[in-house]
Amino acid sequence: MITNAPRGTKDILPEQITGWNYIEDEVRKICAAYGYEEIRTPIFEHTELFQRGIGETTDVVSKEMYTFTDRGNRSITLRPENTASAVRAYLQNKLYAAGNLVKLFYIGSMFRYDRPQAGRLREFHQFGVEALGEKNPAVDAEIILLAWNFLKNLGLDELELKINTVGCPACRPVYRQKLIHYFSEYHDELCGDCKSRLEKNPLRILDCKVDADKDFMDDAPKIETCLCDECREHFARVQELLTAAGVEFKIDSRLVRGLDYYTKTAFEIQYTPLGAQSALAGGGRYDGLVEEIGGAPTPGIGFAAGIERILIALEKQNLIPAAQKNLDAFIVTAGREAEVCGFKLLNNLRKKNIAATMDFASRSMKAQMKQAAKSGAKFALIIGEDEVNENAVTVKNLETSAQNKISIDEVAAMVMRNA
RNA sequence: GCGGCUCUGGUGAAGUGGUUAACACGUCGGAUUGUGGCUCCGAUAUGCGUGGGUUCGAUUCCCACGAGUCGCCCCA
Repeated sequence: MITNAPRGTKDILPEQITGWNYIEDEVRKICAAYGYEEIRTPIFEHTELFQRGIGETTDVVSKEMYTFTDRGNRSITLRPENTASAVRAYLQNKLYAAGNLVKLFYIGSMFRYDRPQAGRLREFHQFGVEALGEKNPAVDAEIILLAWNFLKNLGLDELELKINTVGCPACRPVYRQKLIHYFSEYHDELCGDCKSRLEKNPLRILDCKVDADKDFMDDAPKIETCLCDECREHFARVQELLTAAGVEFKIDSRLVRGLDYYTKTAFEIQYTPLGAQSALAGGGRYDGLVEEIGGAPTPGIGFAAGIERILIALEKQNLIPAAQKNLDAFIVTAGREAEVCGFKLLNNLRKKNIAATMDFASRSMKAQMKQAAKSGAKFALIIGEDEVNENAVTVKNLETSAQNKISIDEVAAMVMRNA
């Protein structure tokens, strides 16, 4: 059926666009305040970028990418997220040359072949932020604060900030081994998914919902016990700074990110009323990613937020500003000559940036007046036979119903005075 | 990718194994011919997600597929 858009995609209709513009405006506002600059990267990249950056074994890469071979026999993938692209652009354009810390933000479509659900689409939109080139935990705190305040500024309640640390290449493997060792003892009690996660990514067992309530979960080794000094201090500092900024957070030792590039700080902001797809924003530090993609070792941190999900949350709380109709004038004509006259007037008004429109179906005057009323225009500018002969226009104020006839040359000035 | 539920016009929906598929909103037109928001009148689904099957006959029963939704998974 060609009248249906592909599964998992959605049109953004005129009546919905105010919400989108509202969010995008807020994004640009807060990013300006925090000193992040906008970047736009291609919608598609070499497949390898994501395989290397996100990790081959992740669900995103192994089963959710839109990958195809182009006519030049290249393997191309529609971006499933924007961090890898941003890092690629950072390297390719040598943005690091400008200074130590490069701060970027983006807004755009991402693509993931998932089963569609409320708050989960195949083409969806994210706003995200990346800070490249600084390992200081203050940047972690800044990024988390940006995400948090962004959502708070929108007026959202029931937000929950969760943070965790996932260690670094020095300490995570130790923790990993510990987990494998621990969970192996309970192998038979693990759910099917977790059995396979045991070898591949044992950290993910921690946030498994199926096994969440089983007894052995409570005694699973905590990452704190394995953290190296650097990671421990880093995490402590992030907490200190967040507390200083007056933001409440929960440490969730089961919070694990699904993308391989994360190190140290991981965080997520949830909006619980959303149900299964409750994560509004999530991100963390990725100190190994730049190197993985082929640059010099460079620390980085960022997050992404799902715009559709934010919109759902805003709708729930009735926080989307109402659309504004700002039509100044609706031209009503009677007769062929008047229509020409009206069209000419229409054009002149628009040249002066007056929002004006008229009926193009040559309908009855009554029908045109009805339309004028519905359009929300301030004035109906009526042109009939008499007006044509007198070079005049009858101006009717649609709110007060007052009307008077004035010269056609004075109409623009009159409308502008009252707009 | 797995499981549950749902699928009637522009919208909200009622309904039945068989002659015109209620009702409401919306839209369009009209109520003596140059004027709106109220009221009144009229029109508005050749069609009941798609494709098969059962049946003399299906929108109503069955199957498959599709889409939506909820949960799982994943994540934003």
